[in-house]
Amino acid sequence: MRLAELSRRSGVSTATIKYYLREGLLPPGRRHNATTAEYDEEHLRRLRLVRAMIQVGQVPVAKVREVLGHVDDDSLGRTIRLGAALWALPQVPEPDADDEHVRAAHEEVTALLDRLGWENAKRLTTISPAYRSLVVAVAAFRRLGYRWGAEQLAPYAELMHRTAVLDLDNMETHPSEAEGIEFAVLGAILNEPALQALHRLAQEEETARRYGFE
Amino acid sequence: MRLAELSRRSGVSTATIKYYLREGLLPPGRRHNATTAEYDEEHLRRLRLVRAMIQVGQVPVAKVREVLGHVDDDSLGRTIRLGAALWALPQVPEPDADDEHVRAAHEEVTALLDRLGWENAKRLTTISPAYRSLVVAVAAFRRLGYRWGAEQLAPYAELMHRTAVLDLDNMETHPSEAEGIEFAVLGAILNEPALQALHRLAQEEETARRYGFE
DNA sequence: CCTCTTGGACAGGGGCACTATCCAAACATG
DNA sequence: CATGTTTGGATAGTGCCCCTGTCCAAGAGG
Repeated sequence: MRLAELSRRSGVSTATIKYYLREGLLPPGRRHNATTAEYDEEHLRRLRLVRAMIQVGQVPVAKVREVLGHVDDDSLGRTIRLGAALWALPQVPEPDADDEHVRAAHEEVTALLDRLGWENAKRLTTISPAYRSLVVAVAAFRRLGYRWGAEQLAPYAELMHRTAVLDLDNMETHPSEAEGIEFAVLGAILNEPALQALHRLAQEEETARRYGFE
Repeated sequence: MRLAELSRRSGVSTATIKYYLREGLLPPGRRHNATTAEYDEEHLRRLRLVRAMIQVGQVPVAKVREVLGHVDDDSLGRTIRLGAALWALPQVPEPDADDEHVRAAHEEVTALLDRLGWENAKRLTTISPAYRSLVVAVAAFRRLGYRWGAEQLAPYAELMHRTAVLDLDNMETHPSEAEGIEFAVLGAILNEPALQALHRLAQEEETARRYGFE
């Protein structure tokens, strides 16, 4: 299949596909000569994955490239590859360590991990982007004068842990390594918006149950 | 307090504060004369809220203005105000109704709502942005060839419903109307990143429990 | 009195995700 | 075989967003 057909079957304009090729999100096609290159089903699949990451997952192009690099890196084991791919993602701006709210948030979050017995996560506090994101969010709450710490977060964390168990159970139903990794990355990137949407829908449902539509 | 002090106490540059004033995210100060305006604690609070929305919540400036407009609209009741504020948020591009995957996703999601007995949410399917987001995410999964529908989503939805119950319980502990609304908006905007971070931390914890760090 | 600060206006910058244009080399078609 | 179309590649430009820098004259402060 040539560029035009790849464009037609994916619904992505040729200009955008060229842009992705340039940016290295898509491997180049098999070149025949100066003006012809051949693409296959794998390109189509990759293109759809890229689109899903960018449009549904709102992942910036540079991050997509990074994540795909890890997904494709055959030299790593499954767990590492997955971790590397996922850690390339979120990137909240580094919190200001001098800020008192940030310090307080650090304490709250480590207290939370202790309380939950998340021993493994505790070992990652210095490097995990997720930990950092959590600290930033808690600090923002505190800055606005709301108490929002271990006590309030613990029940949420409990529910999120069950969600994670579901995630991994689902992942284990995809035996092939490459597909498993891709599915896991998709899980992180597409399932999170889906979860968020479910959360908001549930809020709407519960609000209506409690207060009606008014 | 004048501009410089507002800047110092919030950590936001005067240039940026001027920008927010121009954009209507911050009400103007009480003018004394051509070169002096007075700001108060309410401005500081609002400024911190705006920053939290933009930096932690990644909400675009235009949306912040819209959301704040609803938060400040005294003519609406609490539930409506909250709904209006939250619905101003998400920004998933409208799915292509002609796409077969989108149609299938619609069916899956309504099947899910039936299965869960979310009668109120079902009445909102045509207008709720959350519903739309969910459809888009499910469609993206299907486009990539993964079965991801009512059956897989139901246990997640169950957990998200419990999360929503926590949210509303928390909100009810904030009796004042204005504060309650603000807290709810914050809940949607800051708590979602926090939840997402907890989710990822939980994934890391659970992955390590199952497979170790390797 | 003289310097500094203030609020307001407006231009500019940098990042991002495309998008439009141009080109010469191949196809494709009558 | 002539002629119009399509191809991949390169490059410049667009539109949006979130600021940031500079200038200004009126007023505050010591």
